[in-house]
Amino acid sequence: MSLHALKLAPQDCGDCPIRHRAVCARCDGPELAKLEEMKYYRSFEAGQNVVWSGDRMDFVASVVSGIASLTQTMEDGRRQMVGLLLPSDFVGRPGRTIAPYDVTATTDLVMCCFRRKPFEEMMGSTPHVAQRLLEMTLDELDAAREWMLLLGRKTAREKIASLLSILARRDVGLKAKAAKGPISFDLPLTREEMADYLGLTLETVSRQMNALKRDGLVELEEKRRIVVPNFDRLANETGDDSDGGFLS
Amino acid sequence: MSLHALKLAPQDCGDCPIRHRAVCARCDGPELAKLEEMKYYRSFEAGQNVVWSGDRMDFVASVVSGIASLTQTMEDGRRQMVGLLLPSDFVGRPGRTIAPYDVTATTDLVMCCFRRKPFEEMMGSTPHVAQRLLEMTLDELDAAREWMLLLGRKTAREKIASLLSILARRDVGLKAKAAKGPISFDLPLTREEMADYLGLTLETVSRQMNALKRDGLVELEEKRRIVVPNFDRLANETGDDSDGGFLS
DNA sequence: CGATTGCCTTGATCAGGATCAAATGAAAGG
DNA sequence: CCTTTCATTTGATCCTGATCAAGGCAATCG
Repeated sequence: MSLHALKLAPQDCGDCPIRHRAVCARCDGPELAKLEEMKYYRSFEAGQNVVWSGDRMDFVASVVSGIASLTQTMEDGRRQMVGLLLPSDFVGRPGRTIAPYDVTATTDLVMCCFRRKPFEEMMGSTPHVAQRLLEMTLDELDAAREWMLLLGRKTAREKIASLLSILARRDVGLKAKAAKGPISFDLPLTREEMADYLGLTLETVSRQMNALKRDGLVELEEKRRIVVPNFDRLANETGDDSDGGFLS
Repeated sequence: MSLHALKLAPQDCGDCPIRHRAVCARCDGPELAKLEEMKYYRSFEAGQNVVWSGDRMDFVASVVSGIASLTQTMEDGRRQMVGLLLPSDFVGRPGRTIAPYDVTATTDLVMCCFRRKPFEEMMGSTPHVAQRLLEMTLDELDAAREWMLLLGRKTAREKIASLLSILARRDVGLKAKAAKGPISFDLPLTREEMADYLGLTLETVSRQMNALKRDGLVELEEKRRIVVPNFDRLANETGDDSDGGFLS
């Protein structure tokens, strides 16, 4: 089961320019009008910080384009990524003013923001939004739990294979898991970010990437350009059940 | 920051016999009456399975007493606990019929159940419940992310210290972190369950428990009876920030 | 009462990743 | 063009926690 790919499926608004519609269960109606009025955009460039853990955070937002990551850091510098936000994902929680982790733009990033207070009020009066948000949060919780299995029990090789599967599946169009041809995509993460995602060191990530390459499971043309010739064969290395997960 | 303890705080109904009030933002009103009519209880004894991953699950429930655990298992038997449910915690998700992980009674357990369909309908008409559920889910997500940091980056010793801190803090009454005296409590988990929680083997758990004992951070009188003479000293071993976390 | 079972401890050894260190390569800038 | 910088690779070594294997200790049961 993928960590993030599935989240997009139910409400993905495709080319719709108003990606924040993802927060609304229906892409029209009066609540959308209210959201329209409230929204404003913020852009960040790759590497830039959005908020620090402990900062006051007076807005909630959804990702329009690019990738953001949530990370937790220990005093001595050990770091663990705890969330990877793709377009249409949501950050920030109603009812909490202090950010519990760092939010960073991993690639160039555009977010669609709403000030928290009015957003909360709107939520109170429009049950659709609260319900949609609940759904999204439950999906994220499931993803987090899958991730916990990865962190706690998988080998380095399985971790890498899992991450690559997730990214490959996402790039191929979500449910087209029947896609039999080769899949190619650009890695949006550095080796270090991959390491933070997987609970490894960057050296181990590098070594295992090359091991997968040696074994013919992926091709690495340009360090960040990945080709997966046979998705199922890669998926076999993840340690996950073969079926690929199920929902609803 | 504790993983589970904090979840109880905002809505803990104390001695209230109707613990499932935790799902309702207000412990009265018409929605409670509806919940009252719908509820039914189920009991399990320690070790008994509640649902298997992949099973159809036609109910949602909240824990009345005892402890339940959520675990994920790989084909080869590697297991990772991904949730520990304490009284007033909620299981099951509206809109999903298939259980994504095993639910097991860790101790004797009583759950207050609601059939899923009517519960969902009720949720649609009573925004309070949806909102309360959203809050609880967000708390659980935060807990899961803290847990990810533990699994991905902490040493065995830090992991054990973290778990014991969580349990100690819970038993002492949640926010009474100023409790300066010794704290004592019964471990609700076997060494193996602790290992599954922490992403370790039971041998390592055993060794590190005894290491903490040797270092005077905990006393082990009866294998399952823990005394923490100085909570702050234990908390220093967790690798977490000293302050103990913050909310809202 | 001895035998069984479940849970925990302890010891010896091994190995998967971490760590430390250096080299490579590519892109950006002066 | 040379230098700098950043991401990545590669190598050598170390160490934490896993693995394999006994043994201890209560509680339960025949």
